[in-house]
Amino acid sequence: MPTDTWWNLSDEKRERITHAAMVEFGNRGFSAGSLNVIAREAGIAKGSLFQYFDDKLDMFASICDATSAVIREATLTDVDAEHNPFFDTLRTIVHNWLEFFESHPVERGIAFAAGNEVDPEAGAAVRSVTSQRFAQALRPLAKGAEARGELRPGVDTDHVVAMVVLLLRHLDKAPYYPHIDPVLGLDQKEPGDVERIALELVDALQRAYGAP
Amino acid sequence: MPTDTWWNLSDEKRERITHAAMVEFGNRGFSAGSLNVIAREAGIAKGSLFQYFDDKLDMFASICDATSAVIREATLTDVDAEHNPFFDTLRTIVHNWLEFFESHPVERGIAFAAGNEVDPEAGAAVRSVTSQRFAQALRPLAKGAEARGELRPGVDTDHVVAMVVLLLRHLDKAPYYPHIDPVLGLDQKEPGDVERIALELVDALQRAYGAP
Amino acid sequence: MPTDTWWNLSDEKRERITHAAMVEFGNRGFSAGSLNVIAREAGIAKGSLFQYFDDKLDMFASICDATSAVIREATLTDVDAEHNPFFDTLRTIVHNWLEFFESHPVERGIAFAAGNEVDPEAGAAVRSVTSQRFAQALRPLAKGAEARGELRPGVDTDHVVAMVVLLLRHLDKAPYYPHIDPVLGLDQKEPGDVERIALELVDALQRAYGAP
Amino acid sequence: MPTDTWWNLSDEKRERITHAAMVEFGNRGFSAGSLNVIAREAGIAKGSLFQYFDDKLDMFASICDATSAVIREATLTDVDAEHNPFFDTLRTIVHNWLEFFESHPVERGIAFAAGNEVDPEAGAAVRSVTSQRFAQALRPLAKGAEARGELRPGVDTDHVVAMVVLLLRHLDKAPYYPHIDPVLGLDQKEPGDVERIALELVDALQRAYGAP
DNA sequence: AATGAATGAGAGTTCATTCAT
DNA sequence: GATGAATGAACTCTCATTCAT
Repeated sequence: MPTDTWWNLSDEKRERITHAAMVEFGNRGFSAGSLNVIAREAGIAKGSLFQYFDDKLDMFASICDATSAVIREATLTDVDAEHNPFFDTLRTIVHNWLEFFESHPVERGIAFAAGNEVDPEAGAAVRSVTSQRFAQALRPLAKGAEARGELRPGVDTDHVVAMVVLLLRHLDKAPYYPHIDPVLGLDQKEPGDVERIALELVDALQRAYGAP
Repeated sequence: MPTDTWWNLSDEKRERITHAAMVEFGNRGFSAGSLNVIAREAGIAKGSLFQYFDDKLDMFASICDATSAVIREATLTDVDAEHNPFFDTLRTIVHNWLEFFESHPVERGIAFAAGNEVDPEAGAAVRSVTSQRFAQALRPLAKGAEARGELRPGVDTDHVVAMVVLLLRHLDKAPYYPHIDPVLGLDQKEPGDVERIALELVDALQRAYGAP
Repeated sequence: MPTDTWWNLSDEKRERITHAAMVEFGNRGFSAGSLNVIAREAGIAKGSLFQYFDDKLDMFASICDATSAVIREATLTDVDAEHNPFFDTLRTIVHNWLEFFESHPVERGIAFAAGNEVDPEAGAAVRSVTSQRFAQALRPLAKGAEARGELRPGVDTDHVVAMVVLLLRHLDKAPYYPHIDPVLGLDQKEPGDVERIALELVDALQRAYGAP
Repeated sequence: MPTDTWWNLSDEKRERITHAAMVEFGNRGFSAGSLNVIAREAGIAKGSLFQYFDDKLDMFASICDATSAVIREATLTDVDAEHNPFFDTLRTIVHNWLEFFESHPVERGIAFAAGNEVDPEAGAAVRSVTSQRFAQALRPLAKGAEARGELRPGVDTDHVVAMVVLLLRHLDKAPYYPHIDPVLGLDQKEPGDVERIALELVDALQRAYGAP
């Protein structure tokens, strides 16, 4: 966890550091990401980083945590889930999700780095926070759908949520990194085509889990 | 590509080195994996590694390539796709897949490392080979299903394949690495439960894409 | 260029490192010179060298640059070129030159290493600075001689300077390294004899380029 | 010295190896030159090199020795020194010299590598042979000139030879490697201009040492 | 609170040389 | 005589972290 000193920094400085860290970790991942580079790009002394964070992993985890909060805020709130059918809400979320990552390359990098970190300790530390966050936001939506009879009887809502998370995770990576998706080739498609395909996948989810 | 020297090695030595590399890369990924460790564990001189591979990436890519070939062989062949309904074949594949990774922890690590490498060059190099391999094996199956009228009319077979790949990729990671799947919690389930859940997900795919 | 850190070091430390580097590069040249040795001899950690210089070449170039400045200062200034005939000034310079290198074995090594580096990049980087320095110092002297009518009419002053540079370069190597000069055998002569011969060569230059 | 095995090789093979070595040493010098590269380029096994030469230095020295013999043959013979005035012979030699190095880039590289090697052992070993060779070829010419009364009385013929060697050594480097000659800028001149300048320098030598 | 110099372990890679085949 | 696999030391360079100022 960041130190008190971190939170006492001016907003400008904190954001400068955060941005430098996001870019570096986003480009090179946790293991290969360099604190030297982050300090240089942020224009602060290398030693200062250790005034703000316990160590490199603490820094990475904090950055990922904050970023995933931003992502959830931008994509999963304001969907008015209570007054819309579940699968329509899902379409809105997918739309938001694609739009957000299309216009936020830095966050895109962090999402990639956090989701793909191989180092066991770092990967677990990061994912324990970020993945939970999306699951927790989506679960009530599925529960609501079930309560409103929008789901096929007997379906486990967790399955629905799991598939949605799987789909979203795919959609923030596949269009931007080569060879992630060798079948649909999302990395060579225009944003509009990506969205069309994504919505068709939601259609499929609806056929699979929606009430007949 | 490995050198001639590599292929001239005795089988025993080549497998010793391969195993050491798979363990190290599987545990720590490409970027953090150490050639020092590999050489030490394999019981050879560090310099010898460079008699076999051009560089670290060449080594990693070769290992991943060979491993993915093994995986495909073990899971996607002998499914007798022509004489069985597509979604039944799919169930067989999922079964094979889970069984293979349950009993092959080393290959499991490499699959994880290959799929999750963050370094752009390394990630692309590895995935361009491994991902294609599974996609190419699955595509004809979906085409056959379409030809036999087992798919819902109008469905794009590529979508089916993409979802299957997504599902398989999930199933070789989620049961073994924490926090990959925060919804279903596959990492805390017995193999039998994992298979049951996985097969239910195939059911869902069938509802989504199978002929009504 | 050296970093700020380099210039912030204490004089003692900076000179300790500089000396170690001069000795090592002087003895073994740039390519074969070892940063390990330099760090060890200077009594600092290997990694610290990279706090001071971008890389090995930067270190070598900086050392050579500084050394050539010292050499020029010690040999080409205070010759009162304006109040003395050009070829007398030349004799003074040759005298200074021989005296300097006779009493500065470390600088002698660097001059040798800088002038003889074979690596294209390193050689060019170093010589582009050091050679220019002496040429620029000598050119005005020749121009002055021409203006005062001390040169043979029609002589290109650049030719004079070129021959002087050639001669000086020879005089800082030939007496100290075997087989450089197989004709005059300067490496087996006493300093006094070397100077006598060198001054005779200046006499020859005067016959060649001086006013009749 | 090369082994008997070396001389028993077929001419074709021996020349293939020699050429590969000349290119490599010429491009990267002795220290940085790689036997790996030489063996690969020559198309022979790395270990075979040690059947032909004691070690790397022996190989380098042998190559340089042979090359300097070729150079002498091409430039210093057939000048008919006995029937021509000395300084005219010198002009012929300079012409041959420039022509040879202009048309023999590989030999040019070796001449550079041999003349500039910094490693004390290697440099001495190489230069002890090559430099002597030119000096010995030139000395009788100067002696003849002296005997014929073409030299200024009292001139030490060794001085003349030394200056000629100095000049020739300059002329095989300066036009091809940057920053060797910062005054005349020979590396940016056309061959014709280089020759013109070189002959003017011979004129100067004649004024300096020729009979009045 | 901020600095930035210092560290030493470790990284990947290259190398000349040896020697059993 | 030729091979080419094996070696281990050496290379330059990067790194996260510490700590005195």
